[in-house]
Amino acid sequence: MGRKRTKSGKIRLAEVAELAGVSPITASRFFRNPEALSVAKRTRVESAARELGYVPNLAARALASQRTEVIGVLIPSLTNNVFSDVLRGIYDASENSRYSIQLSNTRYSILQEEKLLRLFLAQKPAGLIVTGIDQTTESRAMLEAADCPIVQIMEIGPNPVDMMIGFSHFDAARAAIAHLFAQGHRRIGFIGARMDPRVQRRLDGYVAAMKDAGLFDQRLIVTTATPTSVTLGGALFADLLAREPGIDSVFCANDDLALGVLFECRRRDIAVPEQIAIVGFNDLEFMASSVPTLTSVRTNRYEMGSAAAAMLIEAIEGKRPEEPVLDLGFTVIERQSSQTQRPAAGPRTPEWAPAVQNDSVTNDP
Amino acid sequence: MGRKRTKSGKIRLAEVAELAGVSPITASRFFRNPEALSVAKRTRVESAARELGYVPNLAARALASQRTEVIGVLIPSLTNNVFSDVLRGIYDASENSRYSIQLSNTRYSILQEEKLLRLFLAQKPAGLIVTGIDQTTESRAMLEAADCPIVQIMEIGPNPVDMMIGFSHFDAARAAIAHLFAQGHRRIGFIGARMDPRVQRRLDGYVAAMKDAGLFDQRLIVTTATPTSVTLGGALFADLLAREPGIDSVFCANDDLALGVLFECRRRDIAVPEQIAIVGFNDLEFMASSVPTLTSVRTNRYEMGSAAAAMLIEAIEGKRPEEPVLDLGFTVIERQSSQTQRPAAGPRTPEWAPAVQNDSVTNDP
DNA sequence: GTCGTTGCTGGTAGCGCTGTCAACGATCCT
DNA sequence: AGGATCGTTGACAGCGCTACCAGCAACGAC
Repeated sequence: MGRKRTKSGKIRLAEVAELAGVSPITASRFFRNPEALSVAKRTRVESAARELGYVPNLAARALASQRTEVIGVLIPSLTNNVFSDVLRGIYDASENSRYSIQLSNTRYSILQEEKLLRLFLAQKPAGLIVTGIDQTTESRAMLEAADCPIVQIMEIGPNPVDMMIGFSHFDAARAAIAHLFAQGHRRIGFIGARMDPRVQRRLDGYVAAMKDAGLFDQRLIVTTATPTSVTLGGALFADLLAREPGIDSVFCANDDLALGVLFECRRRDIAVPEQIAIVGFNDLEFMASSVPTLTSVRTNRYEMGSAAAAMLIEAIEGKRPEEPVLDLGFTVIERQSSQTQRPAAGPRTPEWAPAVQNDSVTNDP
Repeated sequence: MGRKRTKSGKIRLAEVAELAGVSPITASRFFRNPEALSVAKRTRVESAARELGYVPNLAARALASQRTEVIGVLIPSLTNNVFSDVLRGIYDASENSRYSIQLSNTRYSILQEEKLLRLFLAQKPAGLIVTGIDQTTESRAMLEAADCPIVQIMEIGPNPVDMMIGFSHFDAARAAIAHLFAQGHRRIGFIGARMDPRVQRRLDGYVAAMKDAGLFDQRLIVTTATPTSVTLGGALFADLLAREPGIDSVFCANDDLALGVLFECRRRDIAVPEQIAIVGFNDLEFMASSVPTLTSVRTNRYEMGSAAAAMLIEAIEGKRPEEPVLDLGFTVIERQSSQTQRPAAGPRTPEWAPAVQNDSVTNDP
């Protein structure tokens, strides 16, 4: 065919328009807003585009329209299983849209986040997904000034920049502790790693629950800034045990730590749950098949990602959600690692007096 | 200041050039190839850019230069831990370059891969990272016709499209089996999930090793197309055991399966390694802290990603590597789950006759 | 019959940057 | 001294697309 082309052999919009017998601008409209065309031209352009194998040039589109079709995503870690689930949700939900995902890793640094945010915003993204609610003042200002929709994910809190999807880590931790209370546990240890804001809020939830029960003891808490791992779980548990041999259970800020604790118990011949109960957080897949199976707090990570992307895309296209804050909740999945032998039969007094060494203000139940 | 700007208030290259007292093209060169400028102009442009807070418009650059600074990455899964490590390597290595990563998930479908490849190539990426060596004929043709560097990752094989970084899954599996042989095991089961090409080649390695030893038996192999999980490991092992109660060890095509097998052994009170030895694949973090610790084949996933990105960027910038194929190797990490009590003391005959039911050609050791 | 109004279409004029090529002076070599 | 070479700089002309606005026909209201 004698149709003229760029030297690179690429098919341009002009070629499609020519073949369809319309003006380039009409062809352009076909790709952006087909409803605006008459049915006749629509089908003509469509078949011309298919025949030529036309693929729009996104750079030209971005330049001419002064906006991109890129959704920026800022997450703190690529290693953490939690974020791979979230990411999968984001990618799945954006897959059949016109938007592409631009991912960046803040490595749990809010300064790095600020830097990346500046970079992203300069390219005028169509939308932004950021992790958490703890941005720097500067970041916060940039986000508020941004002229694109923004979703904060992973947790919910007051004053959303725009939209927000997550759950309360505080409440989730509290619920986990309530479950341990219900199972008769009193001397509950806490182990946490990395101590990013969300882990910190889980700790806060634990502290609140323990204080409410008059069982708070600072010495039950072992944390580190080190990134989490199964091995670390074992090590932290060893530390906790060395300091407080009298604990009857451990709440782990995530499942890797919980698995590490389970292995450490096995190593020391500590019976789970008879001597020590274990509760994790996130409910990763392996929690259901370990021996004993491990209790955990299920979080809706995939949904968090997919809902965030879906909501963002809707907002980009002008259909803002009724309610900008979406609480995806959590569920305490009770498994063997925290089930005492005695069947739960309503509230009852523990069979042994908790060895409370509590020097803080509490409201006894 | 009375400097003219776009309505959006954005600073353009022209403004920077004006302030620096040079032509726009000189300013442009400053950002792409500073060495080409005289020191005087270089510093003038630099300070002008800083003063105005200039950020280049990538869309305009892409349109004018007919190429992008995007590295396309095609991976088969976002869930698999293996790929999150590879991805981390890729992102880390590209972080301080001018290139940005565009990620897409093929979901282990080579047809989906082909579709995505077409999409990517249409945008003229600066480079491409694709997973594996099993592309469709069409994909292969597109890759070969692409005018950008390409790295195939995760495994090595004959006929690289361009560059290649990985290791031999076949050899790695073979080495794992050799280790089990050395520990006195003979009746070695294989369990595998998903059965993507790389898992298939691990199976091939297992088969070759078993045949070489005259120990091959089809009934020792249990596989499924289902995606891998810890739970699945337990289930597959249960199947294997039901069919072949006489096995003395299991080689798992990945670590999740191995962990599942370990838990299933615990559930059934099977002593590991005394009754059943377990070997996994990839050496994920938890393998070193389970009880017993789990033997695995360590693969250099992070390095695979970072080396691929680094090599690709070098190639984009014209510095092609001497050797286009890089074998990152593997290491069998011998841990408790496969160590027999008797210390390894050179080659020795097994203490019991292997129940070989072998109908294939073999070369006995 | 005139004047909107609506629905569709096209022309013009860039978006901000870089490829290409030419020009220039300075330096080097024969 | 003349020419060649190098390093540095700038003018010009788009890259492929879309915003903006104008035009046109068809229709209905008054």
